[in-house]
Amino acid sequence: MARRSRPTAGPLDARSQAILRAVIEEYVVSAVPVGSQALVDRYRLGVSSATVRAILADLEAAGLLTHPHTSAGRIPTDTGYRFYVESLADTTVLPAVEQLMIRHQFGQVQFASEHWFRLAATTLASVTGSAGLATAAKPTAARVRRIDLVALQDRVVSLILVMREGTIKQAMITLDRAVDQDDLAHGAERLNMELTGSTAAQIEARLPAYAAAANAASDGSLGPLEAFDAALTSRVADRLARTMREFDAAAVEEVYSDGLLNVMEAPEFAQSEKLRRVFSALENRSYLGQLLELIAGSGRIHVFIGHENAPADMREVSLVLAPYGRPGRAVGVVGVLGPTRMAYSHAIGTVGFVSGLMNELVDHLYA
Amino acid sequence: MARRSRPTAGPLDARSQAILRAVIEEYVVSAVPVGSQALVDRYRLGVSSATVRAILADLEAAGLLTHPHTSAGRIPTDTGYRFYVESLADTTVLPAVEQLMIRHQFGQVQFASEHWFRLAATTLASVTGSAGLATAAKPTAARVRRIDLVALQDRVVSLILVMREGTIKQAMITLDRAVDQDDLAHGAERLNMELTGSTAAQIEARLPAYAAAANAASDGSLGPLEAFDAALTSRVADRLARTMREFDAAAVEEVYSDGLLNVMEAPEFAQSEKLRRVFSALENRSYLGQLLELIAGSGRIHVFIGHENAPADMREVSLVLAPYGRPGRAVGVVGVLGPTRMAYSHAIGTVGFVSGLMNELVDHLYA
DNA sequence: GTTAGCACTCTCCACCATAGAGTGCTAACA
DNA sequence: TGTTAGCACTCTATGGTGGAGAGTGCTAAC
Repeated sequence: MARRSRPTAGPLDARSQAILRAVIEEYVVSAVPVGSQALVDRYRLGVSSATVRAILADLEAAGLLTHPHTSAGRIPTDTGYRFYVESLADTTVLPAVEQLMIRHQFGQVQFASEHWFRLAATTLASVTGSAGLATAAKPTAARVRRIDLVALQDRVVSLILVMREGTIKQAMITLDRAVDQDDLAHGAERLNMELTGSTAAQIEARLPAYAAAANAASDGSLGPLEAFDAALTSRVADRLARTMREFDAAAVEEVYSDGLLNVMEAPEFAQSEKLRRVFSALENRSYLGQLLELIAGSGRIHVFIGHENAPADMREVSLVLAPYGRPGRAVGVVGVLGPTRMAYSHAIGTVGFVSGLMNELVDHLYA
Repeated sequence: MARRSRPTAGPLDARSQAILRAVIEEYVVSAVPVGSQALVDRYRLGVSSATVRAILADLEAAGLLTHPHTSAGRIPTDTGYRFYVESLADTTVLPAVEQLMIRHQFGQVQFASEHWFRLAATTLASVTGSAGLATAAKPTAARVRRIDLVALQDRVVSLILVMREGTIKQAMITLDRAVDQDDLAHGAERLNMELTGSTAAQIEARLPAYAAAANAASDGSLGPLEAFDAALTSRVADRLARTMREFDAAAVEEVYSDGLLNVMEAPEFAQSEKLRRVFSALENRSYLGQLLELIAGSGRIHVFIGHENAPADMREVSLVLAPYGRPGRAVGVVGVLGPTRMAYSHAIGTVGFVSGLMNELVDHLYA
């Protein structure tokens, strides 16, 4: 067997690559193990099925393909997909028709709502036929733009924090004493003057001063009104620092997803046990969060194929993820999740295009 | 057959009820059709399996039980469950131990965050072993508490609307001209003076006046600064009215859920086709929204069993839902979703208890 | 190096037989 | 008149068998 004697670790010759590619592309659409005869029938390979069989055996020896059982055709391994993504996948530019379609969908809501990321997830799901994922653009180190205090009840106050990038956070504060809205407005105004533009660290640096003022005031050296004002300010500043610190620490606020049913309908998940695993994978927000954090600053598209994912639930799915936004300012992530038998080329093209669109939106909005 | 001769439409005698109840409670825990022998073995019925068989046949004739096939035991029909819920279910008060457990969970986050409804969904899921559902308390007719305008970019403004009940909404406004934060603060202050406490309808009533002022100003009778201010005010008021109108119109802002995997693990959904249907049922937020709106004002617990649900996807699941909050002020809904083979008595008790807790929280916060 | 031919392996499906569960009916009983 | 033991019957679930079909790997010829 001459073919067998070729060093399996060596680079693949063009014909082997063509056949690997054919197997993958055939399997991606058919979801059925592909045999040598099917390949010669459907692709212009110029060789007989026997030759193809020999090459398939080599590709299997190289770990790029595998066999469900002796008398079945070949299916790609995760390594095979990886090789395909690295070396064989077609141009990753999305066809103009699809670009137009996506742009059209985005045009509908442009500036009408703050929910582009949801739209991005929906669009990715419908265009790729997998599950679409997206996170909101999250500031790297949030800065205060504006603080509001609203009395919900005598002693319960809602702190509303608008960050420079437009994100809003709300927190509850319970006080020792009743306050009215005027007191709150006054306190908020003072804090706005002093803290606008500050980061969590900068606010934290000022906390001791606020606390000291509150203590001094409570000594009775000031009137009761001033004392209460100082105490309120200290209390709010404290909560504010904590809220911003928490916000900064959270890698990803929330992962929006759409089209999970697309993935669940894939034939590889016909058995309910696998289906359940996929579902819990889709719900595995903490792992997704980790990945998103990992790639957020990278500026390029990342592909995670099957067992390349650490959690067991994720071993049968692949992820194509791309960051968007302005590194150092605000970044988010968009992507798709599907079976390892995924149309990688198209998915990469789509994710790339959508992340580009999201870049435009972020630039336009937070210029 | 003496038993056969009893009018099937008549009220059930005590023994028949006891047996129906035994069948349901047995089936709920075993998920396996229950036969006459199993009943006499496990319940003190004081009669032989032959007698039980005769009664089971009657209950089947009455439409309360059914048969998967000739040689299988009985399973309850949706009608049977309905009868059980109406007449047979045990006291719907939750055991003190479970009450304590739930209170403990709620104690952890009290007032620490605005996310009780998520906690409610999680708690319901873990206590009942079904999927937990919850919506945030939503004001019936929202009123403005405070308006803020924040410049995101030269001509893009973020409108932040805090409603009397603490809910926050954000909307984007694109202007014809650049504004700075001072202009915006000025405009916002004016609108706050005029519109605080207003409902959507009241703001809508004032829109023509704002528009007229803007038109008059653009005639040149005022300086360019005043003209721009009037135009800005009109524009913002318009957007404000629309945002509040949309908020009022939405029956339910969002349905939070947890523990979907609990439901998907139920043996009745072992076939992947059913599993997929259940999943899409869980995702069917529009139907859930409808139901929630339906029961929001009712003040009592509602149970929807299997085919009582209109959408086909929902025919194999049951819902136990309860409203919470203050009718006419702010209301939300909590509940569970599970297979029709659900421990109704326990589910009703749990949902009732959690809705009571949510009432306390709402009362305490929005007194 | 390529190919035709062929034996071989394994899945898939239909078919069958059997064991077991649970019913409905009948006849006897209190 | 209601209850019960006994029994025939039905249907499912399980496991084994056998053939059709798909696809491989190997061999020998080109």
